Amino acid sequence: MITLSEENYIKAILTLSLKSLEKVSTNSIASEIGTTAASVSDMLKKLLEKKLINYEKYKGVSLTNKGRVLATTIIRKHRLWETFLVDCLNFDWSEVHIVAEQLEHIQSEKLIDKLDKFLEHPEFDPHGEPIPTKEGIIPNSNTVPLNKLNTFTKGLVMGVTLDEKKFLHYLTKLNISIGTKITIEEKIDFDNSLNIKINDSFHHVSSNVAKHLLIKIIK
Amino acid sequence: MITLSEENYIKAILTLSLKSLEKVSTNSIASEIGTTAASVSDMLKKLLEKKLINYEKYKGVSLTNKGRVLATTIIRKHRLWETFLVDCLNFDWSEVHIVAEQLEHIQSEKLIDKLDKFLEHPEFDPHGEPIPTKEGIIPNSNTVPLNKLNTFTKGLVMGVTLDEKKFLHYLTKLNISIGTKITIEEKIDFDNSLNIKINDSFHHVSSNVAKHLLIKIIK
DNA sequence: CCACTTTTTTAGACATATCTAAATTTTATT
DNA sequence: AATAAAATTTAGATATGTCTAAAAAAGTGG
Repeated sequence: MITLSEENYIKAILTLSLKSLEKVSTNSIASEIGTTAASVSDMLKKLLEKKLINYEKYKGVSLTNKGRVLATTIIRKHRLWETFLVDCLNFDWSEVHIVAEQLEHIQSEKLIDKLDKFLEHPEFDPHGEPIPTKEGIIPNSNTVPLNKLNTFTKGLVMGVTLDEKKFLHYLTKLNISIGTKITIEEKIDFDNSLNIKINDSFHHVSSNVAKHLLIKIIK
Repeated sequence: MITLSEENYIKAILTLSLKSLEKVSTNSIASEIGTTAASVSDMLKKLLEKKLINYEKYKGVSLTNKGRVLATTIIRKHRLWETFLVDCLNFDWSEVHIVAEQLEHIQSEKLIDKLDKFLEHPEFDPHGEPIPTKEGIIPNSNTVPLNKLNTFTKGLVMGVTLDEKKFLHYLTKLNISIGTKITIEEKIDFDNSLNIKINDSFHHVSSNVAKHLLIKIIK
């Protein structure tokens, strides 16, 4: 049996693994989960025991295939539930995260298969993130973070990589949602902030906002 | 904060309270939940602390108003989720219980309000049981268990009071579902079993089956 | 009303998951 | 290479929820 807590750790390790090619550190897991390094160390032993991770003391962590499949399944569940909450129950995209964090732990393969079918096999969740397949593959969405774009490049917002209420509210205020057209007008070297055009009106955004917006370049 | 375990105890206490007017005993809770009397004793102290129950050592348990509202909320959630699983996801009524037992613990009032609306405010769950209101009232379904009916009385199956896979499968085999018409043909004194007519075909059922079928009498 | 049975509670353990503080290992710096 | 700094692990505590076995209270029948 895999506990709720173990699932959260495995999910965090996958999230961190996708951000870089290096092994995941104890501290990074602690800050991702919001706990202490000591607790992480304890848990890593259990996850090793269950063959969900590769782990050597002081040497960092990676997921085994078993762990990777489990983690993508949890992300699949999370994103399918978010889709259900927004598309069927008319939740706002900024409020679904906390509820989906609970729903992603419901244990029933049949439930997820049937939910997927009910939603007509969606490819992307309400934040534009791809929904992993039943087989554990995370489709590549072929996008670039806004802060990596060159001046005068145009693109469409395809997704966000931060699922936080304040952030999503701010985007709504800026009139940014999935599909919004954005042009880079100016890059400010000093703090890496950007002047951008959103649907013909001009705005200034920080680099911290830009790096969490996934853009598909258009000509 | 109320834990998952506490919710299960509170729910069990309501279920038992509805079966008789007496205070609920430690042993009955233990057998309802599938644990030991010792564990129940431990938990009762915590529930008392949280003012969810009235409890005096060796004297049995009843719910406070706070506890009763919590318990009916959980049952409301359970029955709404069962309705969703059967009506939207095409689950069989015999398999929804285990999944709903998990879903009933999801914490979000908004979620339940929206689910209720999405399902168009259903009054009964797939087993024919009434869905408690948001205010914590369990509507009376105005039915009688089959074993209390007199010979030659006719009625419609309005619900079942046992949510167990084997039982529900047996009912399906007998062609009994919500709305099925049943006539009492003969009551056998020896073991309180019954000969009944189900949609024009004759069957024999034990008293144990009969007592879990809720019937609305028709002329 | 007294012994016997049943029910309930307490005592003492154990497993999970967390924490702080201390110890250890790795890494970076001079 | 030695030492300082940072990262990681271990040790020891705490809280929850469970268990078995033993003690205590309540109920029951002669």
